[in-house]
Amino acid sequence: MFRALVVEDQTLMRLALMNEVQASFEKCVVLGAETLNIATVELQNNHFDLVVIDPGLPGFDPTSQGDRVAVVDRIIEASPSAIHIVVTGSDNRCEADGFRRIGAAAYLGKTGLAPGVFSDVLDDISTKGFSLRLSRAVMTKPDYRFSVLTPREQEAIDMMAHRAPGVKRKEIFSLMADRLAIDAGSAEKYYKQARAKLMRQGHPLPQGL
Amino acid sequence: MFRALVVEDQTLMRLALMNEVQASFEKCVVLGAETLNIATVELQNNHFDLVVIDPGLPGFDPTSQGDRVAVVDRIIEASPSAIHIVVTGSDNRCEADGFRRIGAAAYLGKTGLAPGVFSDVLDDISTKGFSLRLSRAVMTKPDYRFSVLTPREQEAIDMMAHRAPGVKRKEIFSLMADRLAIDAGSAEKYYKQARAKLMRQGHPLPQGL
DNA sequence: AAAAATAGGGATGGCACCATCCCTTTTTTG
DNA sequence: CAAAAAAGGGATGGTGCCATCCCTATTTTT
Repeated sequence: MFRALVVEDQTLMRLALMNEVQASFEKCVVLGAETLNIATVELQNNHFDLVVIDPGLPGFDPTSQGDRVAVVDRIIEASPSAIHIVVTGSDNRCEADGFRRIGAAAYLGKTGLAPGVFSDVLDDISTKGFSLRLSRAVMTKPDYRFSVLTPREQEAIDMMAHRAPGVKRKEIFSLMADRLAIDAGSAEKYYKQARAKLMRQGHPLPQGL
Repeated sequence: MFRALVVEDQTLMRLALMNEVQASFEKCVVLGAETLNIATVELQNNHFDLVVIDPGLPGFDPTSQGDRVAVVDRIIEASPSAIHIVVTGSDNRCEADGFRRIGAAAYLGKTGLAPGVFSDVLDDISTKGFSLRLSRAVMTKPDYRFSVLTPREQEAIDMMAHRAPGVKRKEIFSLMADRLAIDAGSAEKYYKQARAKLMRQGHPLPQGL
């Protein structure tokens, strides 16, 4: 059974990261720790295959490079056999090198760390040994979220809204089919159903229909 | 139709906040913006009832108090009729006062901002006019997340694991029944089912069974 | 004009989860 | 001891979502 630990003080972020880890492993147990103390206790009593760490924890100075390194170093030494992934909001290449030197397998900026990226990061680690993803804002349009839509329908609208100019809808349906491992016809159906729902309720549709 | 906008650069946090907003309103549309530019465009073209803002956006100095205030101020002026909620990782009472003065209805630290808190914040706003929730680490035990459990079962395990010493399980079942608006017997059933699943797979159970 | 893409539906079975009610045995508590 | 709490399980119907296959107009492209 795959075991992972997420050390992050921001609750919503911690839960989101735990979700990402769960989504990357078929069957697993994921523990979430708000503080280094809680994490330390768990690391002493249990074995972990993966540890995700945000170095900006309560009780430490987030601007002090020494504090940040100390947190990660302490965790790595407490779980030498695990894969260690550092996640931070204030990321830079210099710090990434530092963490890599002390044994981290990945360094991720929180901006741009989207659902699904985690799996790619794990791929990077197993093929190249290290994964670096620095923050950068790339969105040009907002995300839309409609409470009337089912997850599948929402996804269909999302992908269609981000369609590059000139790309045919059919291509999006194929892409969606690939990503969700479903039939392209089904993807088309979800999109049409979603669109119909929004129209029926008089919603202003996102650009690109 | 209730319309909300979440301005936050960290993708997972933005999506989580959008979820929280959705959970607080029966039927709604929630937009997510990664940058102030995207947000500004939307604020110009649409009306919003609620705007959630993280002042630490790309392109601005997160340590500059002036930059942080400028971001929030610009958004408030662009949507004077909306409710404005400021969410930040580096929160302090002083900044909270500052944002309150320029018209924010709530100031929330990311640490301790858990699922469900958002609804309480909205209650605070409508009753007291302002809601202040500063960050503080309160967990003493880690959270457990098992991929084999359904959401309901996971919830049951969660609540039982955080049971205060001396509290009877029956009381937890009642509490769970209240929170999920279900029967106490059903809550008990979920807990037992979850427990059985974990035992069957040989999982080390969290403290408190 | 022919072909492809798009819009707009209807009907289907499967399945996971929700929620409830029922039952027995063992352990703990007053 | 008696009563309550807890452990452990079986059976049930409902519901929403997933996924598929089918159909017909209309529009756009080639």
